Amino acid sequence: MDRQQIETVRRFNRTVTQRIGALEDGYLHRGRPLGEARFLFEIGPDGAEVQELRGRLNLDSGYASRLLRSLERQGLVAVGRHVADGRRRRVTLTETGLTEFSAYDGLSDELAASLLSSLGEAHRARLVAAMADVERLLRAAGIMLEIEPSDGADARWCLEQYFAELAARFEEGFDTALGASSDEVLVAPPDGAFLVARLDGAPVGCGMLRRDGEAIGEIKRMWVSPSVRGAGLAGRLLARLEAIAREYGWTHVRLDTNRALLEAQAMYRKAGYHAIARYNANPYADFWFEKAL
Amino acid sequence: MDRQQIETVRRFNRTVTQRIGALEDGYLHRGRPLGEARFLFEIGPDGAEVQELRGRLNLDSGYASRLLRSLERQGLVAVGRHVADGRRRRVTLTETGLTEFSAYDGLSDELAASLLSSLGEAHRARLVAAMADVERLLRAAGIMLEIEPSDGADARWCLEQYFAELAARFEEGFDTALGASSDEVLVAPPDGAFLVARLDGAPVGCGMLRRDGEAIGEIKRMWVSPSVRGAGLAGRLLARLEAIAREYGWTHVRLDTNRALLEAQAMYRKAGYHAIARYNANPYADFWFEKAL
DNA sequence: GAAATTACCTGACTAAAGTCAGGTAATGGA
DNA sequence: TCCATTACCTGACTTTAGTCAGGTAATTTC
Repeated sequence: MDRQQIETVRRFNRTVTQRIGALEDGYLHRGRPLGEARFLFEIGPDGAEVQELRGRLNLDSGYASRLLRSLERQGLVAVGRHVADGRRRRVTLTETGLTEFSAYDGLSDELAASLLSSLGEAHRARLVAAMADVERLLRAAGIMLEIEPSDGADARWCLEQYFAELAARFEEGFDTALGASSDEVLVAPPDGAFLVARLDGAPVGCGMLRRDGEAIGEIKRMWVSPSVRGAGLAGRLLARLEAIAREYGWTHVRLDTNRALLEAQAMYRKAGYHAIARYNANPYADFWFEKAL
Repeated sequence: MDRQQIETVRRFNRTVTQRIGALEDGYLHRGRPLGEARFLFEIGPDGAEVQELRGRLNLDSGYASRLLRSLERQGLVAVGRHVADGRRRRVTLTETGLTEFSAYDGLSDELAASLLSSLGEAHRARLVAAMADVERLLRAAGIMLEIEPSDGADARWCLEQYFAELAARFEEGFDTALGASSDEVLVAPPDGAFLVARLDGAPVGCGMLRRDGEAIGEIKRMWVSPSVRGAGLAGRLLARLEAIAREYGWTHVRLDTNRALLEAQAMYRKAGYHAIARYNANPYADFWFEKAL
């Protein structure tokens, strides 16, 4: 990695933690210890499960319990049973707790506004745009790809999203029975692989490779969640699937796509794919691409 | 302020503190309490004065002293007298301390690299560029402008930088005796004002307004430190000086500039100034501008 | 040259953050 | 049905962070 890039990132880290940290110290306490304040804020107006909060804030179970007890004593939260599982507990904010939450919410707004306040309009817009970029790409950088069974819960969830999107975008609609033949449902090494992309544990994309001839692979089911689009995840999935095909010793990968998926076509071309003749009977395919590995 | 902008800033704060914070926790401890680690890192290979460290890390003097003692016990730092002032103390890293510092330095690099590692080259470059933007503009947003005596230490320091830069940039060089007539040395309300721009207490720019006729002000000595250029500070200084002139009830402001200062000319035009005829005898002036308030 | 100020130090605190071992009740798999 | 696991709780800690009141020696101010 470039030395200059690393310097920039380090300067960024330094400046940002300094500036934002200083402001947060000034603002977000409201006389309460930081731990309690964060816990309260994290519960949010919709409530949350203790387990979830512990995970999000990375707390020891004893510590979390104590924080909860303290907030309860202050009359800010109410703890109830989980509907389905009697061991788990659901925390919700009381009336008072909601008021406190709103106060924190307002302070967060003020904090954000104060960061921008001294800049002129043009520079403010630039800062906000750059922040949006950083945020999006930083999230993207946290996405991990992993090979998983294609019938796992998250894999199936991704496929559902994928098919729903096809149905919405194809002019002709999309019928799973026609477009997703059952012989593809289970792919596994060494005849293919199903990749799931996760951000903080939650699936945000997928892609699949399956053998389609002696030394040829087919790439299918490439899907990227709208929440992380525009940050290169599709490219990463594609590159990883190609790498896997290469490991298997395959010489080519090919894929088909629908005319409605314009960005996808552009991406395939950019990744070195070229158009070939129809090689399958997929009724939804309008274009066919291939790449030598 | 725009609701959307505030949302973006809040999302940015959240994502950044989460991602970077999580990584820093993982990395930057080396088994040591965070306070000690930060203190050690802040001392740096060149050493530092205790006072300075206390200021930078915002520590209570007792606390700082204790941290210092602890690092000393661990054989990481040596504390010596200040050359000129026997009350102050200078801290330097020992051999061992330097090794530790390098370890932290290396970890910081790794941390930065790990942020980028999973992105492709193009997106990585975009992230780094956006980070540089955020960093620059966030620093700029922390700059405060204040009216100060034009013979104060920081004001004089700024002017020195300003004159040195003129000398370097003017084709014909710059002679303070010719270019900076002594009658301008002291400006104060209600006949003018000297603005100093500070970032974290350190001066990074200046600008001056002085009466030059019944209801006319002249703007002079606009200087912005190279460390904060490109973030709109000059525009802010100019706008503030105009606002002051308006408060005084003046109707016009004017200024002169040298042909070598191209960005300055562009900025004046953008701020609504138009060229007028020569109005003074400044031997270094090539253009004269005016703006009605 | 005395008095005030400054830079740092020490001891005695407190509050907050975090850890650990051992509980109880609910749940789920063999 | 029993036994392991899970989700949470409690009590008894330790560590870290931070504050405060008073010191001492060097320096500055009047």
